[in-house]
Amino acid sequence: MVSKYSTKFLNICVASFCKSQQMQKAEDVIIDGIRLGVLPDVVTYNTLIDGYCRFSGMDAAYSVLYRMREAGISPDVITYNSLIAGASRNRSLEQSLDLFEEMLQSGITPDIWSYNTLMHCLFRLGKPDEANRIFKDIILKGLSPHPVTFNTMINGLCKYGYTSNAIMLFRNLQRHGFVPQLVTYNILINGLCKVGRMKAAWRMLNEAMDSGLEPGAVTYTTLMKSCFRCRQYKHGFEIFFEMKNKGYAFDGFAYCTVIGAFLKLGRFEEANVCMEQMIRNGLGIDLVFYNTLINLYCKEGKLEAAYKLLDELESLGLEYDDYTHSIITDGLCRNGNIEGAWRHLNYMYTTGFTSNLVALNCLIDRLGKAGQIDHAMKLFESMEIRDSITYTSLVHNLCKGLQVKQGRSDQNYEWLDSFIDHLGLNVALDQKLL
DNA sequence: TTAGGGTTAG
Repeated sequence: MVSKYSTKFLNICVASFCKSQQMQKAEDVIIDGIRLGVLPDVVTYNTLIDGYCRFSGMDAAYSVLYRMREAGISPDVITYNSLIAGASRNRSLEQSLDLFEEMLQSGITPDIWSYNTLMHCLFRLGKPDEANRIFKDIILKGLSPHPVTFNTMINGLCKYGYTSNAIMLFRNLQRHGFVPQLVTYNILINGLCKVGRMKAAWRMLNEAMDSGLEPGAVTYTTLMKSCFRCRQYKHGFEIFFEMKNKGYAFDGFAYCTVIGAFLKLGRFEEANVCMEQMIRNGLGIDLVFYNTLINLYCKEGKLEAAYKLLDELESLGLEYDDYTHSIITDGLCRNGNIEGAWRHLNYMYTTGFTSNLVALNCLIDRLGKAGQIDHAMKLFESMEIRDSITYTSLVHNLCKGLQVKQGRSDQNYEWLDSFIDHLGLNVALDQKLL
C-alpha cells in the first residue's frame, strides 16, 4: 500500500518535471525513488517517453522504451500513442505508421487517440483517402469519436482544398450535437481564407463570436496572414496592432507572419525590430524562425550573415527544408551571384532533394533579367514541374528581349502558342504585352 | 495522449 502510494507520488513528480522540460530532474527523481525502494511503473515510463518525444527527440524516447522493457514492464497503448505522436511531431510520418503497425503486431488494441494521430499522419503524408478510411473505421468499430477526431478530419479536408466538404461535415456534426471549439473555427477560417473565400471566413468568425467564443492569437494570426496573402497589407497590419493592443502574447507564428509582410514591402527596419523582439522573448527558435531571419538577411544583401545562420541551424541539429533552399537561391540571385545559385542548387540535389520549383523559378527569372535567355530556356526545358510563375517569368523576360531587338508593335507572337498550350494557367498575354 | 496559425519566387 505504502509502495503504491509512493509510486503515485513519484509519477506526479516525474510529470511535473517533464511538463517544465526538466528531463534530467525527472530522471534524478526516478533514481532517488529506486534508491528508496520505490519502483517506476508503466505510468512513470510513459510520462518520461512523452517528455522526451516533446523536448528531446525520438532517440531519447526509444532509449527509455528499451529501459522500460529491460525493467520487465511492457509498453501499453499510451506508450505507443506517445511515440506515434512524437514521431508525427518530428515529421517522421513513416515512422509513426511503422509504430502503429508494431503496436498491432504486439497485440495492443489502438484507442481513439491512436486513430486520431494515425489520421493526422495520413493527411500529412498526402493520403487523404486513407485518412478518410480510418475515420469510417472509427465509426464502424463503435469507438466514440473525440472532438479532436472531427477537428482532424475537418482540417485534413481543408488542407486538400475540400473546404466545402469540410463545411458540410461540420454542419452535419453540428446538427448531431457537436459543439465546435475555437480550434474548429480556426481550422475552417483558415481553410476558407486559403481558397480565397474571405467573406465566408469573416462570417465564420462572427458565428464563433456569436456562440460566445473569443478569437485567440491563432485566429488573429490566420486572418492577418490571409490579408497579407491578398496584399491587403493595411488591413493585415491593423489586425497586428489590434492583437498587440488587446495584449495577446506574440509567438513565433505571429512574428514570422508579420516579418514576412514587412520584407515583401521592403520595410527592413520594421522587420528588424520585430525580429529583435522575437529573439528577446526567446521565441520560436525553430527552422521557420531561421528561414525568416535568413530571408531578412538575404533581402538586405547580408549574405555572409545568412551563411552564418545556416551553420548555426545545422549545429542545432535542424535540417534545411525547401524554404531554406529557395530563400538562399533567391538571395544569391538577387545579389547577382547566379553562379552561386547554381552551385547551391547542385548542393541541394546532393542532400537528397529532387526538385524545388520556387528556387528554379528564381533562377529562371534572374537569368532572364541578366539577359541570359538561352540559359533560362535550357533550364525551363529541363524542368519536370512548372507553374504560372515559371511561365510568366520567362514570357516577361522573353518579351523584354524581343522589344529591345525588334521594336514594339508589329511583332510575331506565334512562339507564345507553345507556352499557352502547356497551360490552362494565366499567362500574361494582356495589354502589357500586346 | 490529441486537433488549428508562421518562412520562398514572377
